[in-house]
Amino acid sequence: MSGNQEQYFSKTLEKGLSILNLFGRETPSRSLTEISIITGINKTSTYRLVNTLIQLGYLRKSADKSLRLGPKAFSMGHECFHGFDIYQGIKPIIDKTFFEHHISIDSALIDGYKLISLYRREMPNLVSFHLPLVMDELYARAMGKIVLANLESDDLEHYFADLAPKKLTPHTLVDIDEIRKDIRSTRTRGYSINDKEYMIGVISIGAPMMNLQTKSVVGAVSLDFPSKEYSLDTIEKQHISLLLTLATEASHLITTAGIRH
Amino acid sequence: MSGNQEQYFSKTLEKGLSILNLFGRETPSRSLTEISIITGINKTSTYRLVNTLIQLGYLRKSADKSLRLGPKAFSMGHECFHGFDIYQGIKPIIDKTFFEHHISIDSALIDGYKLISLYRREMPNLVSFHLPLVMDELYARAMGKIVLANLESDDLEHYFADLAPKKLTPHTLVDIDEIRKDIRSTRTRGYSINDKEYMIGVISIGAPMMNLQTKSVVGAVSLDFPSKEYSLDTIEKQHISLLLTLATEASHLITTAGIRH
DNA sequence: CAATATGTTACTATAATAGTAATCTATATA
DNA sequence: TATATAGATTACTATTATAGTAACATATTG
Repeated sequence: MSGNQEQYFSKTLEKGLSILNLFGRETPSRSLTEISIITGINKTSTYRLVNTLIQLGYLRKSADKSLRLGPKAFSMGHECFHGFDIYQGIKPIIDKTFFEHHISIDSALIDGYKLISLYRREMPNLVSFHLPLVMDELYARAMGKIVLANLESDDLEHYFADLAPKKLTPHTLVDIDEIRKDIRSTRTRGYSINDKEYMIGVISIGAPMMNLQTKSVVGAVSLDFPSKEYSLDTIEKQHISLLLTLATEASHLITTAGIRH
Repeated sequence: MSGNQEQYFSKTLEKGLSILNLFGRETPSRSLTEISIITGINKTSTYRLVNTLIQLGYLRKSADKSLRLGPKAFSMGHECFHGFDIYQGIKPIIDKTFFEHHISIDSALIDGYKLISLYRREMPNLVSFHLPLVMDELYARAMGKIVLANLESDDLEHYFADLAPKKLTPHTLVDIDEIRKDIRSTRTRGYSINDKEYMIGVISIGAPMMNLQTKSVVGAVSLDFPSKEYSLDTIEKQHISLLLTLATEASHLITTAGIRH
């Protein structure tokens, strides 16, 4: 087995983490068999790994044997979240812009074909605009669109392969060809526009967070406006340069940190 | 190896997770050797596990080879935090009390000899009272005191064994005997008092979150008051029953969920 | 240019895991 | 009440992954 690259990769750890990753807000509870089937790990090994996670406090078992996250997962989650230096780094950048311009700002990182909310500041005029922390529906969001527009064509095709768009508002694009067209114009435009496509009262513009060395997109920032007070026209005239400045700052942070997709 | 209990425990997974747990807000960056020494895992195995975590995106390596948390750790942290059902369960309980009584409320879970902030609501009058999310200094906090008061005597001794109290305010107890005495009276009293011992302008009272079946303490809740507006006397006369009600509700939640320490 | 510290790779004995299959346990069904 | 079914747990080994030693490589420092 000499020169084997896989010698320095632990499959067991990979499996254990993949099990832990099956738990989250949308699926707080799972059964052993379920885990075994989803991960493709055979039942005994699944049992061993789950049992380990239970003993360490990452999972816990109810009376009916269903599994849930344990306190240790909660505290580790805490630390992994707040110990992530990009989060700590983008906070002051967004705070500064927020206090200077009084605009709602959002930022997110790519994880697979989802966006993970990184840090956000909201103006009170954007009432009840509580976005999910893990975002699907990239096609209907400013941050999602600009990410899609900057993806490698292979990745983009893979995204479209099993896409089933939902009509979230009357303005949501659900026709695949229309979405493709929108992505193309987003790419040439350099920033994305979400005109009430995700939520009725909200217009957003988005720009990419790029790793400037690898030229790959790793996330996005967006500015969000209440459509009652702002027209898309005004926004494009007055706020694009601010958006792009913010995106550039964030990209520098990302690049220095060496985050890649 | 028949009948071996340890057959269904994965040491590799334990080690991998212990490495991931070395990263957090206080120590965002570590070296390979450092990790190997702290965990007691030999260098090659550490290398293998770290390499695995890097490939999976949980860690990343800077140009100078120092290691930091990666985007995958951030997103998993997100999910582990928000997918924790106790967090989701205590939110409405605390929110309700907060809106009805207009008092700052905090809750936390035990992790080792630290408290992990679970959920909190703050009144604007408690300005700049931004508590840490992971709390040491149990001896100087209302939630810490009531947890200590409910610990098994072995655990409590273990806590005192390497305790080096810091004088955080002029009122902080730093003499071990005084702290022991305070813990004893807290135990008989049934709730804890923190009279400007952690922060100058803040008085808090705390009650335990208990697993009512195992009779073990798993966390605490506290009510926090600005000392300018409230005297300890008033607080004890008017808010203790609210505190205890809240703690009971939280304890039921914990017990139903089967959280144990 | 040594000297030192740290990270990476090669090699193999040993210990851990994977996988099969049997057994147990709870719940539903006849 | 017995029986069927699904899911969880345990027993048992062949196989394979990991631990550990030690050599090698690559900065970093004086």
